[in-house]
Parts: sequence; C-alpha cells; structure tokens
Amino acid sequence: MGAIAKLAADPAPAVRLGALGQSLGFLLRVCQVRVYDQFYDRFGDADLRPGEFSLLWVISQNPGIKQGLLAQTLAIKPAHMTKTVRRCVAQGLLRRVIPEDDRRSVQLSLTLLGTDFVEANRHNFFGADAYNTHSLTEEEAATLAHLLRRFCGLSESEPERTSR
Amino acid sequence: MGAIAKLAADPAPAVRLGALGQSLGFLLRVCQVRVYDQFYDRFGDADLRPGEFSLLWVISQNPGIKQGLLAQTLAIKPAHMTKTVRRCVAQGLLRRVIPEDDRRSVQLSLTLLGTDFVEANRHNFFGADAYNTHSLTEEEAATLAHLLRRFCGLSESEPERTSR
DNA sequence: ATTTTTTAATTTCCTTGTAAACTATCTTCG
DNA sequence: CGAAGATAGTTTACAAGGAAATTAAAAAAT
Repeated sequence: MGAIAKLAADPAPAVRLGALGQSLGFLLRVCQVRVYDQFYDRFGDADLRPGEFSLLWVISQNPGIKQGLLAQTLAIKPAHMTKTVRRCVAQGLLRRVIPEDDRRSVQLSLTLLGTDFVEANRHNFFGADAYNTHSLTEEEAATLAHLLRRFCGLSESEPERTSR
Repeated sequence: MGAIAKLAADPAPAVRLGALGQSLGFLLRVCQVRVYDQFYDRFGDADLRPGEFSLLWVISQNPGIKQGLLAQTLAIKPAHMTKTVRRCVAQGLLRRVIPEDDRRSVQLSLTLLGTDFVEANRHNFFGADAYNTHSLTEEEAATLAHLLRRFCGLSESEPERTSR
C-alpha cells in the first residue's frame, strides 16, 4: 500500500549499499517504486492506474494515434496495451476506430467523458501540486528530467504541432 | 524480451508527449523499463532476475542482515522477499539463520557458492562494461545518480566500515 | 492472381509482485 | 505471571505485466 511507512520510531540501522548506491539501475528502480507509491496515495481512490492517465493524455495530444505506436511510446507491451485500452473503453473514456485504409490497426481517441477526465486530473498529474513530490529544487528537477530523457533516448524537443 | 526492437526501418511518426515529456514519474518509468531490458539482454540466460543480484550483493555487504531490513532497503515487499529468498536458498546461494535472541526474524548470509556468484557477476553489474549502457558521459551519469539518490531520499554517504 | 511474408492486434498462459489474513514470537503492562 | 498488543515473516489469493502462439489483414514475391 502507498506510503513508505516510516514512523520515525527506531533508528533503522544503516545498511551498506556499496557500489549499488551508484548503480543507475538500482536507483531508478527505487525511485520508480517511490513514484508509484505517491501515485496511489493521490489517485488510488479514483481507481486510476499509473499507466492509464498517461495513456489518455497522449491520446488527447495525438487524437487517432494507432495503438501500436502508443504502446511503443509509453513502453507498454502490446499485449498489455490491449487490456488497458479495453478497460478505458469499458469506462467510456476511450473510442476505438478501425480505419478503412488499414483494417488491422486501431485508432484511438478520447470520448467527451475522456476529455473531461483528462482535463479534471491534469493538474493533479502535472501542475505545481502534482502527485509527485520530492525534495529537489525546480532546477534540479529540470536537470533530472533532462538527464532521464537523454538516458532513455527521448529527444529533448517535442515535434511541433503546426509544422512538420 | 530484451532490446528495444527499433530496426531503423520506417520513420516512426513523432508523437506529441506534451507535459508528459517533463514528468519525472513518466520518465523514470521509461528509463526503468529500458534498464530491465538491458539487464535481461545481459543476464537473462543466466536465469538471474534484476532484484536477485542486488539482494545477494547487499547481503554480501551486510552479512547477517535481517530479512525485513533488507526488504525495506531494496524497496521489495516482505511477501515478495520471502519468495526471492526461498529461491536463492534453493539455488544454494543463501543461508537463512533464525537468531536465538529473536526467533521471529531471519538473518541472511551468503553461502560459499553465493560469495563466488557475487564475485563472478560483480563486473557485469557494476564495472565499466556493466549491463547498463547509456549515452551519458561519466559526469552526467554521476549527476544523475546524485539526483536520483536525493529524489528517493537516499543519503549520499555510505555508513563507513573501515576505510574502503 | 495466388502464394508467401510481414504487420497489428489479440488471446492464452505464465511470471512477477502485492494486499490481506494468518502464525509465531516478543513486549508491555495490568 | 498472563492477557493485550506489537512485530517478523509466511501463506493465500489475486492483479499487473509479458512471451509466445494465433488471427486477420496488408504488402511483396512469384
């Protein structure tokens, strides 16, 4: 369950991590667990999963995006994507359209309800009072984001809407 | 299945991430998926799981550590810790000792085989040729590690043993 | 034009990880 | 002491996520 459950009780003996404390893999995992905890603290009641908001968000930014491309973008496996999409459709947030020019694929777009949902949760997710709190300064957080983007090979700049 | 499967084939249409591209939660998750992929590329054949080496490593650095403290340190849930420990014991890498002064708890230490195992895999895990490759410079990687430690509330300095 | 190959998504089955309930032991306090 | 509560770990029962095989449709080859 959320929260790190650390009741400042006993001293919690120090543990030597050795080189592990420098391991990006280890640190990334620990940070990610922390983020999920925070996410559930904030959204758990709303029956929302971490991946779900991201999914809806990206669709809102790219209406009609194909399911496979979305999976690739969010690093979600296709098999899992199918389930998540079904779930959102069942909740009335998402619409699946099979395009005539390629009937194997699925194009996704938000329903009106979905649009409202994204709008309603947007500030809890991004925004100053986002679920994801930490003790970094604004600048540090920006540096961290920058390094993470480079680490996983995400280009810094967004594709522009109008041009391209 | 490791590898990002990106065969430089078609242009892979750009996707607008909007604010998500700045979200630490999202970026952390994507990076973590990437790290796991790399881990399985390197260790998958050896029937080793990501958490397993870390577990053995920390025990090697803290012989006799109690299972609960280890779980807390590695951000692994107790229920899962039980399974992982059992698995390592079954593989002959780990020894469980019930201490006389508190018979509820379990103290963990490596077997000789476990010690060898850690020694053998140490360089694949840490080291210059570690599984975890990326395009960051040494300095950037260090900064990233530093920020991640701060993000998840890990103190920068290790408890000193002797000198190291 | 028909077969072959590739591609997009889905289904089935399995692994990993977790919550909640449970057991055993230790601690506290009447 | 002995009941009440706390703590450490385990069990069970389930959810999340993924690999491999499967289906359907499009593209390429013959």
